[in-house]
Amino acid sequence: MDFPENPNLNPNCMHLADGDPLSLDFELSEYLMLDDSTSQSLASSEKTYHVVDAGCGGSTGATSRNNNINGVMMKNKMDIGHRVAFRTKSQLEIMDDGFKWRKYGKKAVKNSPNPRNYYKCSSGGCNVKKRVERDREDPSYVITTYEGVHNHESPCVVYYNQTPLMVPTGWTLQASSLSSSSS
DNA sequence: CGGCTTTGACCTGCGC
DNA sequence: GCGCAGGTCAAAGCCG
Repeated sequence: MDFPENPNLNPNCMHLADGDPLSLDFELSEYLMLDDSTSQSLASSEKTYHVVDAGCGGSTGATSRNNNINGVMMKNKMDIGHRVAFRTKSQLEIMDDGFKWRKYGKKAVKNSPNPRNYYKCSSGGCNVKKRVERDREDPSYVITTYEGVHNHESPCVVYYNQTPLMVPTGWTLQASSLSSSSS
């Protein structure tokens, strides 16, 4: 992969503490939630989305425990057994949600000039998958589809008010106010 | 040396 | 039944 070298553009380094992911040239534009029928539509490139207002909180079956994608906290809405997709405006295809993913496939899809990438959660025993592809209508958007639910906590969630300087690449910061409410 | 990415081949499901 | 498209596997190569 040949992504820009600029660490500020690396979602791995995204800091929620900044309070504005948009400043990092990343825009969580829409949460797209798919039930069986719509996910099937997505899979067949007939993109019919259930667009969920980001303000209402989307969800990720993949991250239902922490609901933290690129530092954006979300509330539970869907969980086990559902597929969740969302579209983000980003130069980068890698949507680091705090979990560690291993790429296992890449496939050119019909009706799209952009290949689709397939990832699995690299944690042992976790069968969550995600697909990443660029929007064929607007290549500046990335469509990420999660499938399944993590059976483990995110290895990359830290509390920046506790460890403000110990944030290795690949760790996603979580607001302390939100994390404290979970205890 | 271990882990990850790449990439071609193979498998499976679906539509015609 | 056949062909196509999507999804997965696995070997090879690369990088830290």
